[in-house]
Amino acid sequence: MATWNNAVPTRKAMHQLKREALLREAIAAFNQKGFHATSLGDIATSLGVTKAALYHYFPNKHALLYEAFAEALRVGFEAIESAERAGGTGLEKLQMALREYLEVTLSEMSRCVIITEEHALEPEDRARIVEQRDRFEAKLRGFVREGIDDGSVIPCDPKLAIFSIFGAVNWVPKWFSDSGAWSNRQLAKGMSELLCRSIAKQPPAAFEPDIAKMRVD
Amino acid sequence: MATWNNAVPTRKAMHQLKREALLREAIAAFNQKGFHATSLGDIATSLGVTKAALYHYFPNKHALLYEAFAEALRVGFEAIESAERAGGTGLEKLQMALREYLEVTLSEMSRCVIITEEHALEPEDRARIVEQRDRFEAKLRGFVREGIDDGSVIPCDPKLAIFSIFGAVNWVPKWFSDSGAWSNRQLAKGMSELLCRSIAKQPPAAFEPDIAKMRVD
Amino acid sequence: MATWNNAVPTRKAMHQLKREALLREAIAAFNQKGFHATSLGDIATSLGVTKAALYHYFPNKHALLYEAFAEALRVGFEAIESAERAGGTGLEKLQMALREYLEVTLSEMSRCVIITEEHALEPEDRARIVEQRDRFEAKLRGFVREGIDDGSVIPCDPKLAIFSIFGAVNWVPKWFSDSGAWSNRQLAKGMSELLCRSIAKQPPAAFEPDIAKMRVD
Amino acid sequence: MATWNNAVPTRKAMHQLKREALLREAIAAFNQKGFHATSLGDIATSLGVTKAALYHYFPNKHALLYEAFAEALRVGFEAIESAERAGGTGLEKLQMALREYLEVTLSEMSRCVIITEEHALEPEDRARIVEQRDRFEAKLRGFVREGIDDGSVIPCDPKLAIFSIFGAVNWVPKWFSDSGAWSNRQLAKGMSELLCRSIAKQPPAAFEPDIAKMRVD
DNA sequence: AATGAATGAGGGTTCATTCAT
DNA sequence: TATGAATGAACCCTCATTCAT
Repeated sequence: MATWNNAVPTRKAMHQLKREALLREAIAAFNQKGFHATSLGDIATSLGVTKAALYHYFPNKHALLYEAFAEALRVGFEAIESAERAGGTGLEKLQMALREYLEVTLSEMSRCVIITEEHALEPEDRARIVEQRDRFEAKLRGFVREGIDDGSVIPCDPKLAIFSIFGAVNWVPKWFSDSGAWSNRQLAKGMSELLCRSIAKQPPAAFEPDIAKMRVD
Repeated sequence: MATWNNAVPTRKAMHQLKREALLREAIAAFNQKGFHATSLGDIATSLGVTKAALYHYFPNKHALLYEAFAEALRVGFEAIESAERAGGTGLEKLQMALREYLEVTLSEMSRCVIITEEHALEPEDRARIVEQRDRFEAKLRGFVREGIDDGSVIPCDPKLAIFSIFGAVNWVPKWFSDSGAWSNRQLAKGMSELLCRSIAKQPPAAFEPDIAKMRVD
Repeated sequence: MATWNNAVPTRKAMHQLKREALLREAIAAFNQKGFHATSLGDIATSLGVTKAALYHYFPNKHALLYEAFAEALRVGFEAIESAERAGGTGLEKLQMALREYLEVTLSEMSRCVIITEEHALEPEDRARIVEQRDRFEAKLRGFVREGIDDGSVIPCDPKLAIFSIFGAVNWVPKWFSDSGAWSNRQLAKGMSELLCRSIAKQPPAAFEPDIAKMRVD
Repeated sequence: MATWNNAVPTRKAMHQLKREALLREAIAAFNQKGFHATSLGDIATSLGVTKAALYHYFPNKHALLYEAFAEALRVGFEAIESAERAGGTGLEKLQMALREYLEVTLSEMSRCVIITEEHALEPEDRARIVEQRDRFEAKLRGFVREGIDDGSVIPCDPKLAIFSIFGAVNWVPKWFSDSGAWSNRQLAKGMSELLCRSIAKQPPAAFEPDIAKMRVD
């Protein structure tokens, strides 16, 4: 079954690689310019191919957006599971989930963030995504509520808290850059700490050295 | 010079009124769907006129976006001046500025938060807006720095703090609704408190009754 | 209400005129080359305007096809009513209906024939058209059945008879030309006679002078 | 030279078989949806192969259409020769030719009637096909003229007669189905009788039992 | 012989913008 | 002031065709 001693990637592998490169490129563009302002022509040119070539990997432009959302949510749910496995107070879980979500999301793969622009999805896709995203948000609100109960979080409206956090997180791709002063890991750590502090019952007296001295480009 | 006993608005006044209605409608649409996804036809239809009619009030679509940004920044600078006039610690100034910005910005007359989508601006407009926005952000970071110096804010990177806050603030129009459980005043108060708590040296032990009991629809 | 002494057509009238010209052009092209082989660009060029201009008169290409069908069927039903009003044997009614249908359909308005290519219709439009066309065919078969009963038509399968006639009729636009040797009236008369003769119990011993001497270009 | 005891078809034979299957599939699709509405992808999928595979058997899409026409005309000329060999009055020859043409053409092996859509042919192919088709029609008109002379056909314009008949014949694939109530033989017989009756000097007083009782699905 | 990849041309449609009325 | 008509550019998508494997 192995040809060329497996030195050459199979066609299937090639296909997968290209598909991923395309998706990354698309996500980056969507994040930067928005879905409607991004033309397939732009993406294709960036990849050095023709518009038509893209259709080998995705049935249409909306499918790219859908995959982007799906990917982000997949990461989100994994982050939540990690946090649940790790245990701790509600606040600790929340912080850990945020941290992992940000870290993966901003990793070199650049799988980015966008939970923005769901209005651009096709009705069916949208229904699926919204359903998942609602579940995702509900989980996070659950952590907040847990925290209120176990005393790690001050009384507040979980919805407001999560909306605020979501806004901050979704805003990251607008300013974060791989080449900036921070790595994705540093940012994920610092930011999750910062965000959680807003609702922590006993907020740390100071940030860890890392974040206290951080400088965004 | 006065005709009809001034019972009828002058042509100039009428023009101004329509212009404002148009701008509000545009801002609402941009906030909801984004600049590129909003067509002039959509806006015109909402206003009960024709696309062509809009050109009596704005030279082109980008001008609408420009005005929206300019308006938001105008409100922003006013909020900062208010805060400076009021005085207090760095943290107090920051909180007050955020509060006023949110309150005005979400008032029925001019729901406009968007500092998003600057990429959609024409190069010249963009330069002007970016310059202002940078000054705006710098002012806010200044408050943070002041706070660190006067002990009201814990040591942290002002850039990171302001980016987080900005994200949360810009996200508001995605979920805030006039008809929701909160008024714009309530939200402005609650959210500014919440956001500032993330960097406060001595965060309040509890939120004021208002926000502790708030429920977002 | 009348301006310029009604010497200039109103905008509405202009609109209607252009719309009709467009529809005629489209029908002609569809008849000649088929729906899919006809591009809106072709039609627009023929009319001396841009593709985009067409969208002032029809929402999309399929709408043109739909209108063409609808128009043809409208003519068909009118022809049937005429025939029913005129009365006579089943055969006479059939012949009269065919004659009128052909005559109007090939008139200078060139509203042509196409009952072909219904597969190109959008599902909804198609359902509506097929329903009507079925009723139309049923009416014609009804005439055949009447004829069999009243002795004007020899026993035969009405479906087969009508299918044959339909084929002959729908074929006409492929070869008929305004500039040919026959007028639309002559053709309508001759052809309806010829077609009905195939199922007439007592077919005329000879065609009227007209058709006996007809010469197609 | 014979391997496997000739139990396996030679490569050449395989090629030929596939080529024929492809042509049949193409003709069926063209008949159903028209040339332009049929994509090579459709055909390939029906055959369970890829678009690219088709190019092993035909140089391009137009060649498929050309072959379809050529095939139909070949059948047509054979039908005419049969009729001429059989002899009889002009009417009898015409009827026989039509009958054979329909019968072969609708047999399962090569359902192909299309003399429609010649506009879709490449200029050169078209010239060849049109030339042949004109000769074919001329032959049929010749039978009509013979019939007028020998008294089997009433005086009429042969062109009109043949056009009518052609239309009816070309329409058949739109409604005929293998699974319907009639076999291709029955239909060929019934329809040729029906069509010829329209110009017969002494039309049969009744159709043969077959056609009188025929019921199209 | 057959495939997947890629292309270039073209088609339908949208939209910001201009203009005569 | 407001409208309908018209345009040209851009965009998404399809498809016949070619090519390396």
